[in-house]
Amino acid sequence: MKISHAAERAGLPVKTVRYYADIGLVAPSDRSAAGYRSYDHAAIQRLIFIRRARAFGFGISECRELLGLYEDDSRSSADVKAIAKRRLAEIEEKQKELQYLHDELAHLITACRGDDRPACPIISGLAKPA
Amino acid sequence: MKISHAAERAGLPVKTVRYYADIGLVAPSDRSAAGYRSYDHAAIQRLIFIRRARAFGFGISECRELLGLYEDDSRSSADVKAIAKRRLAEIEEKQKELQYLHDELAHLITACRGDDRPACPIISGLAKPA
DNA sequence: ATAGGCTCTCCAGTAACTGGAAGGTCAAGG
DNA sequence: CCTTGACCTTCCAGTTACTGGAGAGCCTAT
Repeated sequence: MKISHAAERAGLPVKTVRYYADIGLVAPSDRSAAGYRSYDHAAIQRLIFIRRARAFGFGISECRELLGLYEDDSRSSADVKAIAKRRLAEIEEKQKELQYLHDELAHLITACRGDDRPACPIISGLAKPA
Repeated sequence: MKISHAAERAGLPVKTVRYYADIGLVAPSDRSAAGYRSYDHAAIQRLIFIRRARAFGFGISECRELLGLYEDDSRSSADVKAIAKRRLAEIEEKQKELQYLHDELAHLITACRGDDRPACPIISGLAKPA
């Protein structure tokens, strides 16, 4: 299967698939005589796996780690769980930050009359030292 | 005030202050004979403003826009409010995404026994096509 | 034969810095 | 006066995960 077909199956842009090949994340299963990348079923599975892991916010290096575990039939589920838990903790951290931001910004917006006068609590709120 | 002092006052790394000068976001108020950047009170206020705006997730170009409004004594608060509201909507969007991610990942983790056997719902969950 | 639609490689750019190298400046100490 | 060390300067490269484009090769159909 040529790259555009494989990319479509995996739900990824062609450029991205090529990029994954370049960085050695998912190598094509073969190359045609003309140098065209060729992807078999297993390679496409790997691409799908990566796409989903990326959607979960795993970075490329974490994907590499997970892909290794995915390919390794003798992996322990504990290894995977540890990585996933780390990620979950990061997500929760981000959620807290975002909540804080949301509340403070919403507060500023509420305090702002939004008319054509220059007085603006948002601006003065941002200018406060700490 | 020299750059390291100014950076400390503003709560930013020196490198970042220099970077902001390079991209024309916050210019130093002066240069010494030796070429050292010099920051006066107003310039430091601008740095603080930017730091806080960045912490709210405003991008550099939005910061530029806000800084323009900050400097403009005849701005309308409506302009600022519009930008802030846009940002708030983005934050809320991100919160939704993150919540979805969180739930799905948490679900996968709960389903995983986390022992030393290879069976792992996280891995198989990631390998699912769509 | 040529048109189109693929594919290839390589280069550059994105956002917002961060790190490092090579070198200039300045105040204090010996 | 010289040196040491802490600053400061510029410029270049790297980060993350791609994305866009140029220029060229390949393949199929009409």
